[in-house]
Amino acid sequence: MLPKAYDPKLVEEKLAKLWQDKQVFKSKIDAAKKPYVIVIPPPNITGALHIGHGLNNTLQDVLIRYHRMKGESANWVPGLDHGGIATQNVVEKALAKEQKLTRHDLGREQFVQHVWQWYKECGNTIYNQFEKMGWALDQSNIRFTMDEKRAASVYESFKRLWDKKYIYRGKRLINWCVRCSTALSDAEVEHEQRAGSLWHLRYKGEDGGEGIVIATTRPETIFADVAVAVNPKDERYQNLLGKKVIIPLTNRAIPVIADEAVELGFGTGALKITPAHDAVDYEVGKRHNLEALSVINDKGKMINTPQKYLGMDRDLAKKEVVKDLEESGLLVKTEKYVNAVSTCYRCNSPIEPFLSEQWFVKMDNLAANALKAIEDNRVNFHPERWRTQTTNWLKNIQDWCISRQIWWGHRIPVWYCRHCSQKGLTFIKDKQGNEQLTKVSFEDGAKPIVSQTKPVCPDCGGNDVVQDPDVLDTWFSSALWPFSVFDWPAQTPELKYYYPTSMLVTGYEIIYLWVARMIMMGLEFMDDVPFPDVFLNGIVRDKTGKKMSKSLGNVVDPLDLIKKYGADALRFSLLLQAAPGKDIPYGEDSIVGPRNFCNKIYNAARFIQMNMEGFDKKLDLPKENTELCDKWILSRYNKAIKATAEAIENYNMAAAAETLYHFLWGDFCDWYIELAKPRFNTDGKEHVLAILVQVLYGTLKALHPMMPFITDEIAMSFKKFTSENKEFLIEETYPLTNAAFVDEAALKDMALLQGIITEIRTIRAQFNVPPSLKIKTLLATKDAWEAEVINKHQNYITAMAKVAALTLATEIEKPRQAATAVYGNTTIYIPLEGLIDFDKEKARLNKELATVNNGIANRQKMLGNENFIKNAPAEQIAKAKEELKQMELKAEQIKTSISGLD
RNA sequence: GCCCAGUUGGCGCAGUUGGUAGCGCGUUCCCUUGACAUGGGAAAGGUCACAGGUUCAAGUCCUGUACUGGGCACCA
Repeated sequence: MLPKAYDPKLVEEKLAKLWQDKQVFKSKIDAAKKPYVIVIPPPNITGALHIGHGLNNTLQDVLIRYHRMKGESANWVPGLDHGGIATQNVVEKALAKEQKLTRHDLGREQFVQHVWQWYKECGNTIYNQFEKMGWALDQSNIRFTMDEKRAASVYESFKRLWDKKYIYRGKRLINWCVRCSTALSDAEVEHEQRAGSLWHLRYKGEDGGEGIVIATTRPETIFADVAVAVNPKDERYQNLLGKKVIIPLTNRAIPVIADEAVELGFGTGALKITPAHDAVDYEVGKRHNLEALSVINDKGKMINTPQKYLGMDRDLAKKEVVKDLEESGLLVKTEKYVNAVSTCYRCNSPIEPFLSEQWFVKMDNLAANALKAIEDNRVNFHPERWRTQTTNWLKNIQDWCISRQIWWGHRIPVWYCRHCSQKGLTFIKDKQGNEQLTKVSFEDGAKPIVSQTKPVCPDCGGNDVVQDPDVLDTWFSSALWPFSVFDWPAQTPELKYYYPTSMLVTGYEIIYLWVARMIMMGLEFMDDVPFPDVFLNGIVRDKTGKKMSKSLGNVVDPLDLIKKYGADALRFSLLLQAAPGKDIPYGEDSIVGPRNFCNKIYNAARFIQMNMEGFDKKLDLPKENTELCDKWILSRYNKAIKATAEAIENYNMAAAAETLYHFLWGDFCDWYIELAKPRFNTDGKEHVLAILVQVLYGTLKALHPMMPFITDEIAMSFKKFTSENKEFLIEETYPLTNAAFVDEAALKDMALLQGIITEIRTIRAQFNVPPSLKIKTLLATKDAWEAEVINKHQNYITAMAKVAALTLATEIEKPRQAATAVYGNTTIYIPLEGLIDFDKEKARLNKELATVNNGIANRQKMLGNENFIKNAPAEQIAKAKEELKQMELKAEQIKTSISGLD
């Protein structure tokens, strides 16, 4: 005998292994089949996967398994991302904690080796999670953004962009993260409101006059000021234009200039211009041909300042400068102020606008092509609203800063001859005593040689060349992912067959970082969009709607949940909440219902098998069905399957999951199995078993993309009763719906019986009639159809409502001491001698009468409105008339019942 | 400042083309009936944020307001 409760642990472990061993997830090129391809958003190797990955990949898995069962050649391409800065940060942290070492202690080469080691461990953790989640990823064929073939893709794309002059090196004010010590692209910068101060500082006139008062949030940068700007229309300062003022705490004089960028109403109307440390100021500086002075270096330390502040951290310097300003009497006022701070998306520390030479990709042409593709509907977004978000971003795009001053990543494939580029190269000795190229300046004469491997200098023929120290933005390799996974630039059969992919499933938070760039690169290198559809999923938040984060301590670990509830339950809990485009508030209580659902399925299957002892032959679906509930369940089944498939194709996984949940639990278990029980003792046993088996099996198939483990496990034990010859459900065909099985009359008849049964149960509950007590019930109806249906299926009512004796007639005089209910045109009397409480019954009936009267008044009002008669569609009018008739009848019956109580 | 989304029973959410509302959890009551107490049966609970408008009819369409969340923007 099987255990009473379903235990997912053994089943899931067994199947996960079996699926991999038998390579059921392997995709084969098959010219006869339509390819269905999804490339996984490769998780960063920064640690174990979180619940957000759980959602994103489960959605993909549903689509992959569904399309595979639809007969397509489904290929879900697995892979991992090296995750540049994020990974380097994680590894550095671990290194510091475990060995008290910095990356500089190891040196570049050793550090990179160390990260490769980390990749092996972390990668295995992630692969293990892929398996535990039941994702149909072919583990034998995993890509990594840093492996050899992907490196070839990166080089090729760099080279082509370079040859087209799309890649260039330029000196710009870029986003610099002091903590990560690297440049970032605009897309990697986040903005948040932070409380700070606005300091009003007096810059005295060079002539000894009062000068001007400026307002700033960054007093530590005054030493880099090169001007004070005012709006040209500002009448207050006309007399100062062209004059010079002295920077406080120094004796350097700077001019007062006029520029439109200065807003009249803000602060004092005077703005200090610091081109090297502020983006607006940089533009103003360019317009006025001003020098850009730097006073903060790449480590966030002060440089080029008065002696006192040299080497200070920027935050300390701010405090010190404010203090000194106060003492000097030049601090006029300190205002509380909330300003927008740019922060690093990886470490959340404030971004420093920093003037430096970096590598960029020219974006105008790339973006224009992507924009056109999206506007031409060659790429579609689900939900649709992300389309305009993306096109707006593309329209306002800035060139992409692709160089990162970190060690982990694809090294920029550019080399310099130490001889010919001498002046542009800066070397320092690292801790190991090796000379390392740290800075490259094209302005100072460095000459690039683009090459994947160490080249010979084309100018002098020498081979004393060094590679650019920077690595590429991790998103650069990600942007190539939809074709690099098929080994582009090699023209592989896979590339031909699987590109463009069918669908991208990802979170909306990386549309700009990733999705838009894949579209650009796909168009550029493959001359086609990488995918026609983008399915954006929401963020999994905690139960109160907050973003999950380690520091808040509100993260839920998928592995914990799997251990406790099983992977199927975890998957289903996410899918049930995955309404299109919605964030998901997730707590442990989300998974309890799905876990119970697994148990319900398991027990339904167990029950059916208990009644199949002795059977070992195929039980095909009966062609002829005369029994109402058989016709009914087949109708419900076909409708449910159809609705599920439609929901999946509309990316509404919540609707798909809910449909099957209610069909299986409600229709199948609560009604059909219950009605089947008495039939096990009759000649109809084989017939009903066949329907039970076939409907259950079909539902398992439909459910398989969402809950792969339990469905496969149960299906295996039913296989011998079916004509299926495949070992696993994923290899079988998604259940076909057959409209011929949808019998509207059966649905209508069954609804009547269910309604009457529910009314009887309600009365039983109301008067606390114990289930063990079978009661007498009288039904009266003048409706010929109702009478016929009831008469024919009295056994449904007696079984489901625990009725002992059922009397049916066109008219029945209300028995004494009976409770009454009305369903349709049928009046239900239940004699409850000694059990009935007249006041309670009267109150109940009055309440019901009120509801019906309300409905009557409503319909009368509608039908009395001549505009309604004139404008409403005929079917609506007929519906209202019919409802009115029914309700009036019902009201009469209830009134009769009430008067009978007196 | 601009743009987008949301505001539906205690909580979390659905609601397709307009025909007066559903689900899960929770709550209350009854039930260990021979698949399942991770269960069965039943009940209570909502003027669909607010104000206008269109319409015979609005949770559903339009306008405005408020609040919440998100994105974008050079406000020092």
